[in-house]
Amino acid sequence: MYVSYLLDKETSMYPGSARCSSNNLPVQNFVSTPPYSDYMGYHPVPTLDTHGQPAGTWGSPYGPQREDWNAYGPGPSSTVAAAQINGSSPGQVSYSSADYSSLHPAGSGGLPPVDTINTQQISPNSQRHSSYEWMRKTVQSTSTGKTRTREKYRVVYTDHQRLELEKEFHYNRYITIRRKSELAANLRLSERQVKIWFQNRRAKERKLMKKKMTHFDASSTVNQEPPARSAGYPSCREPLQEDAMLTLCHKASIPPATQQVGRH
DNA sequence: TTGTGTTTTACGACCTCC
DNA sequence: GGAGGTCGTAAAACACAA
Repeated sequence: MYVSYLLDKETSMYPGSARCSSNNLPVQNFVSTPPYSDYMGYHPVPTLDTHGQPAGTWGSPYGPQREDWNAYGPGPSSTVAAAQINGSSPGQVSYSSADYSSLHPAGSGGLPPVDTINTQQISPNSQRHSSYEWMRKTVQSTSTGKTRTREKYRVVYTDHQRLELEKEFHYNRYITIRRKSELAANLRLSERQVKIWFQNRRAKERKLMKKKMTHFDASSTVNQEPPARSAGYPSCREPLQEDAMLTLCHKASIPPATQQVGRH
């Protein structure tokens, strides 16, 4: 039910654009599409469901992941500038963010240059906008004087990233440190991004539940019981319903063999 | 096309726990 | 003190009606 939330939305959420193309492709195709296949052996699907296993990605070639956003510093970063020079889209910039480069320090791991990555990176927005003024200026917060640089504001996660995050969320609403690290590595996100995504996702869930309860209160009758928690969303540690996961994987064209076995 | 409402990332403030 | 939680919010991205 709720498990298929994202997927239910997807057809309406991503009409046209680059997003749909990935939806129609087997995940393997998606992930093996360059540059992913060249990214230090990044194979999201096979490695994503490593729950309950020793963390295969521990000590991975990703190296220590920087949790801060050091490259937020004022002024355009070299990656953004390169993206602009190369004419790549803002969505592509999302993967050349400070965070991405933090995972892949220049010259390490034999990675291709970021700017070449950008030109091929699958991105939700890769075909949408021709100019981004916000990329050219640092966003100034009016009241505090704090700044938000163009790199921080804001990437749009790909369908695949969101799907995998949703899958994890629907299994566990609170991610473990290990899983966070694995997901971050597999999805090319920072652990901070994964953490914040989960925070936002829980907030969203609470918001929806509140809305649901409000609606229930408005329409409640004498004999009606409030919607059971299980009727809405899985509890914090409640495993994802198997059929729901099957639906999710089916829609994402993930082979059953890669589906959930157990975790944590 | 444009105006508007909603959703999605990302942050800061503050709190709790270890 | 640091990590991670909620809460509130900013602003980009997006959907959609007019």
